[in-house]
Amino acid sequence: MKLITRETDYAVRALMCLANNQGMVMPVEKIVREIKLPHAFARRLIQVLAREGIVRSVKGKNGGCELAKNLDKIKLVDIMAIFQGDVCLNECLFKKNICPNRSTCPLRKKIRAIESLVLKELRSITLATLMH
Amino acid sequence: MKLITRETDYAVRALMCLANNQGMVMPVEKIVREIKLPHAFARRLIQVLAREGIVRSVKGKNGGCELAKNLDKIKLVDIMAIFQGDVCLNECLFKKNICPNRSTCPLRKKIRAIESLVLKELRSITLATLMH
DNA sequence: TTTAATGATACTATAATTGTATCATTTGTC
DNA sequence: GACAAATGATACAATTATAGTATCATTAAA
Repeated sequence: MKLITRETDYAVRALMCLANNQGMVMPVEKIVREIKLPHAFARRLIQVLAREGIVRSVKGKNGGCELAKNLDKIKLVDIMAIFQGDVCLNECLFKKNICPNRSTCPLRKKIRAIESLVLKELRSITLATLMH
Repeated sequence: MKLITRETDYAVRALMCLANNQGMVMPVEKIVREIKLPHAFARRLIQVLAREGIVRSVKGKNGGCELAKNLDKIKLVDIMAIFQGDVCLNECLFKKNICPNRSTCPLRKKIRAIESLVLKELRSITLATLMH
């Protein structure tokens, strides 16, 4: 059971790497050298972050990317949303024809409560807190 | 992202069904009629619960199964462990060659803290609390 | 013009989850 | 004893999610 997937994990590490080099435009090539992860995978991942406005990218020679926002404006929960969809711990219960009494289901209520807790914690984590 | 899989979900519902009929030995056939889920899947699922000592099964005609323990002794977290393995929200970070500084990784630390929270909540949920 | 970068996107591989099927065994009942 | 109705064990198949690769187009500095 994973709260964050490897894609999110990698993305966060890449962002931390950029945070360590603020002011510089860093090519993916360099990021890959600093944090160990598959090159092609990193490429795609950074492209997504760029599309989502988390990083700003510069094309062409001497190009690369840099953080597009302040460290405290980049939330873990947003990165998770990009790569894993919304944090929703009880999605399976929403599928049709499974739960005959969805609105009153006690199991679902409990999971929901836990979900709220987790979300509250996740929302407090930003790149800034991760860089301490 | 799922905290509990459908298998766990089904299992819990089946157990709640048994809880509603305590004292009776219920065949899987009957459980399936009460809660909507695939018959063959239910069969296997109950077999696992029997093997794990959560339910007691009776073979032969008029056989079936019943809860093997008190409602407050059957914990959600144990059912999860049976079908999903231990609750561990940061397993992906433990894979080799991903994190160069595993012991100090701030992301992992945060996830760990959330994991503790979730575990604490999960441990408090038993069949008894689910039946209110 | 060349080179080093990103953009877009399609594809493959692997693993986990979900679901099915079959044959053997047990036990109550006629 | 034969039959019927149940579980036990277990192998298999289908589907979905995750992880990872590859390719071609575009951009911009040197």
